Amino acid sequence: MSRAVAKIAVSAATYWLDKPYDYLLPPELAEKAKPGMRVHVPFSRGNRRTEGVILAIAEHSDYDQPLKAILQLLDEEPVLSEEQLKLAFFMRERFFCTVYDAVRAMLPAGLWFDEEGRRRISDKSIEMARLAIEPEEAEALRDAKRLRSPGQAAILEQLCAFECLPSHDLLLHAGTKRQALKALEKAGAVELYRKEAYRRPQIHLGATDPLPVLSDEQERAFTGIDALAEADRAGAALLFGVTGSGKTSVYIHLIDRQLRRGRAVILLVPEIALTPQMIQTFSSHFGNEVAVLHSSLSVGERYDEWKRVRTGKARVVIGTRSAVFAPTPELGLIIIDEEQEETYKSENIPRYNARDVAKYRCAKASCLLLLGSATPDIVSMYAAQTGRYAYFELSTRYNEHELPAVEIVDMKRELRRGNGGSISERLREELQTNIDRGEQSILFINRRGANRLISCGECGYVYKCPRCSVSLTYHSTNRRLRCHYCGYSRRPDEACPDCGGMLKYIGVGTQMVETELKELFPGSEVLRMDADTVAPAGSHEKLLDRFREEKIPIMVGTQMVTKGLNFENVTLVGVISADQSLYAGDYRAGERTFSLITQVVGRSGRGQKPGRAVIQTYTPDNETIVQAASQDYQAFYDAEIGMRKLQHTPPFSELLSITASGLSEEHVFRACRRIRERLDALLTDGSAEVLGPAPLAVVKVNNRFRYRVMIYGQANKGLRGVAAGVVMEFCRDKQFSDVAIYADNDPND
DNA sequence: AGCACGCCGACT
DNA sequence: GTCGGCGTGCTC
Repeated sequence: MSRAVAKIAVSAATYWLDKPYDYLLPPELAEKAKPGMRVHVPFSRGNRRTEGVILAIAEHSDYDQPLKAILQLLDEEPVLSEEQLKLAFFMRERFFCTVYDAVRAMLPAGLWFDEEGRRRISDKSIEMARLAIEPEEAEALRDAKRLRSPGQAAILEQLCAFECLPSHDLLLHAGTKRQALKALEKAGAVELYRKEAYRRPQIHLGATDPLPVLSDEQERAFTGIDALAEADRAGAALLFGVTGSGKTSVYIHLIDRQLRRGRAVILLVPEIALTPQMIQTFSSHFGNEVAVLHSSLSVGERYDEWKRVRTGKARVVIGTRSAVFAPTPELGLIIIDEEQEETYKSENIPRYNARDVAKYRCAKASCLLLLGSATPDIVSMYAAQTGRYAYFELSTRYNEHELPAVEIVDMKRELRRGNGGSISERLREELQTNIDRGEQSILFINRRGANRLISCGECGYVYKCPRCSVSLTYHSTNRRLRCHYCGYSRRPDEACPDCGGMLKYIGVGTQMVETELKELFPGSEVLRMDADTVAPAGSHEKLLDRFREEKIPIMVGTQMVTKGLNFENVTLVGVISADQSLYAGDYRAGERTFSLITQVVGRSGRGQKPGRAVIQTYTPDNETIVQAASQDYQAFYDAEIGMRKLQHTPPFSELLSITASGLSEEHVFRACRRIRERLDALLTDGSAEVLGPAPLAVVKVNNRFRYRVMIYGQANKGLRGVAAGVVMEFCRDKQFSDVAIYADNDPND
């Protein structure tokens, strides 16, 4: 029989048995079934009901066993296009996941099914009303009805003015009841119909703002980038713009151009909660063309935004990592803002990098990928310098303001002078100056390694997580110790459980700095912004609004105070300790530190008044810190690229990792050694270098030990194929059944 | 990864 | 008898 077989990617298949499976298409489904629709199929010996997606429909199967049949179609129409299915295959090859893992990442949560196969989120629709007769007729009818039924007259009045309205709003405006509307419908004067309603997170009302005026420099960047964007050719460009140089204005003009060409634009941002001001700006220019996609939307909201994008109703998509999958009908441009951020790489399955997905999509759609940053990824800058990416620069700060005057404070000397606190004398003076002048200050605390610990003053005992190889951190909000990796929490003892000595608090945390500040500046309010204080929904914005409106003198916070904030009255920024991120061990540590410090310093002096910054460190001579203090990206890049070349790290090689985990450290280590042996045996031409096994920075999480083998080489199809082959071979080997492994492309940790 | 099948020992 | 332990093999 023709067209009787469907090729299906099955969700129950693990990485090593993932391939298209052939299923019979029952005659009653043969007409309806199309690639991109999801199905239920029986899988494996027990025929357990499994979700799958149709990849293709074929005349016959090459499988020589009897085929099973599809049980049910789950979609009325395809939820994935042919291009998206191709993208899923690309992701399997690039990120070592199954096709279905990739599919899962592409679809919004609202499209998923519960166990009974019912859709969780129903398509919400609202009732609309419009005239079923000519407007002149309606006016006549309105005048005729004025006395006998004022309600109906009022409805007609509204409809003559507005053509169509949601019936709810209509009745509200007309000040009448539903029966009046029903009577008009019955009389054939009004038509009631249903229209899909979208649960929008925020709806833009009113007129849109005119486009921002560009400076000469911005204009040059815009013209250059736009020429590439209009060329209908795949390519990438890097926009290097110092903090406050107005990259956003350039984005706005580029987006406007694409909209005029009938194209959609995806703008990726590292963390949406941290960029409310940016979203606001885009909404004010593009109104309801803007769709916002990110994880803190409700399932319904996300689904609705996804649909608005899919139907072409919203053509400006702003969102975090997963927004790179936005189903835009006519893609014209993808912009990745702050492209060096690590959040673009997913740490969960599928372990994809949004930058790679964006590159792929742009290549397929023949459009431009624009990477924007004040501190570009070394790899991107290298691509720009070697001509693979087009390059544009914005070197003038907005309103021609000077960069903040930056001062490095040596905390070792501070300690010698008897100041054991976390605020140096210099920073204290500057804070005092700002308080006196009525200007505001932001203090940044590096969260990495800067947590508050409890330790015994006598024997040095520290609380460790029983399941992970990390110390527990103290949270004063609930007075408990907590593990940041597995969530384990406990109450601290009265005295050291080991020797009975006195327990004391060590380490710098936002809470401790807050306390210290309150002692130093009695009477001045201090606002704290960290994971604890922004936990309730919307509190992030509320805190920022308070900071702005009540002109609270000092704000202390973690990472989240470094990004996107734009406060005119902030003229001082302090980095409590610049050191922690330098010693993280991976090849990106320097880059991370430079980027972080540059971003924090950039928060200062964004208004009329000049800004200052104070950077506290125990290593004041560290090259990276000095370069960041002088905001000298070029110097940093030159030093870093030299080091990368020596160390054969990206961009001079790419890296793949194979990570093993299990309850027995011994087995995990042996498994890794075995993997290393297999790789060594397969990679004999010297094009790649294998290192390890090495434990991860945190070797034990949730009682599972983690070790890793690294492969440095050109991460092309060949090398990835070897890694994939080794993983699959290992999974089939029952000798290591208690060890789980996965491959990863350029892991973050 | 699941899950069924099958072979073996122990128990109301 | 027959319940359930886990080793083995398969997934259109």
